[in-house]
Amino acid sequence: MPRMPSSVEPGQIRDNVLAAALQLFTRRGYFNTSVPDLARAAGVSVGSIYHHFKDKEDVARALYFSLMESLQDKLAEIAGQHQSAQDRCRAVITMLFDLTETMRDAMDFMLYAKHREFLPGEPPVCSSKPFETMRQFVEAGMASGEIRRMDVMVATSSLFGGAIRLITARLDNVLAEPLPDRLDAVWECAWRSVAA
Amino acid sequence: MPRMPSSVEPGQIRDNVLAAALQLFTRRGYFNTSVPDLARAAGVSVGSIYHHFKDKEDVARALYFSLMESLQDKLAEIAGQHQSAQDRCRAVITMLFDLTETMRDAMDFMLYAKHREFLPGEPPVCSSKPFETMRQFVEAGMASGEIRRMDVMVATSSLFGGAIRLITARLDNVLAEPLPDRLDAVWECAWRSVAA
DNA sequence: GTCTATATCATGATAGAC
DNA sequence: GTCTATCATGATATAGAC
Repeated sequence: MPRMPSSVEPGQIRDNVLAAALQLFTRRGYFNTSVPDLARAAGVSVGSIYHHFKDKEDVARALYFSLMESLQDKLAEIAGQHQSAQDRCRAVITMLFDLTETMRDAMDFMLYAKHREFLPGEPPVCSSKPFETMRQFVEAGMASGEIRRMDVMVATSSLFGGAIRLITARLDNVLAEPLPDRLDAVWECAWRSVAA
Repeated sequence: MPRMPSSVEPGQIRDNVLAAALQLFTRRGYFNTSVPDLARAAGVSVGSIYHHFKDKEDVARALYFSLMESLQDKLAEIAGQHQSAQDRCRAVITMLFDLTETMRDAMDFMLYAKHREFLPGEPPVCSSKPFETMRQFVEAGMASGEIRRMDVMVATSSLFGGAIRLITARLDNVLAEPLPDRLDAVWECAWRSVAA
């Protein structure tokens, strides 16, 4: 049989597979995506995928870590640019809203996928590094007196829960308008809920 | 081969299968649960399941509708017992918290499952009847002046988003204490976020 | 209506040529 | 390192006895 050489640059294969996985896993779901599906979408062969990744689960894990890391980078940047809890938390919601519009699949995979079902052993999203950082923003705000004293989980859930709910509504196409259009209204609610 | 008669009452089979599905779908996930798994857990045969349900997806759909209906009943009861938006919405959160503690699997399946992946064609949870009712509570509160005027989706997300976030944290075992212990704190945040 | 046994099919993963 | 071809497994769904 004639060999069908890949049109993909060698070093790019990993990234191509991850990009294809992001699309397919979010649109069809992890279990509705086969490895041949992945190979076709990435423009590479099945064998190549298994050369670069241990198995299908390993693709999902690499994707998960990659996205979480880039989210964590954005949060670190916010921590550097803003000092008050109020400014930091508003920047977080702004960033999440923008990210949802510009990288919808990434947001879907991070916030909305049931990782427990295909990444057993991974800690749940809400105990991941980014969520931990968001909690720290809130804790700092309590220490400085900006935020009322209360259980940290309650405060963090209240401050970001509304925005996250709206993001999932947007991902489900229930909300027609871009999220940034709702930023001011959402932020006013969010901050009122915990402000000192 | 000797026949292994079921120890299950004939009329009970449907309910047993649904109960088994609720457990297995939430604990292992829909795609990690096979029909033989379901049969074993329900104490019936594979053939019986296919006699009562069209296919595995049909089991999930029946379960989904059954749970949504019972949730909707509880919301209707709340609507009858309380008049003000404030009382109604607080009762909703109280009910959701109690339900999470007493029927953890049901809550997990309703709020946390990715139905789109195994029930294609079903509208997303946030456009289901119960969520619609919650939005109506909020709209009524705006009409009566209890809740500030704003986009209804924003208000509903803000009012219930914190509680829902905390529920998912609890379902992920990230929150150790029972949710009702946090009810007062959560409600204060929730109501402040939208109160007129 | 309920069961057991089985056909059919798709998937994850591997072998081995190049 | 990348490919094609194939294996082995396990799932869904059905057939047919009782």
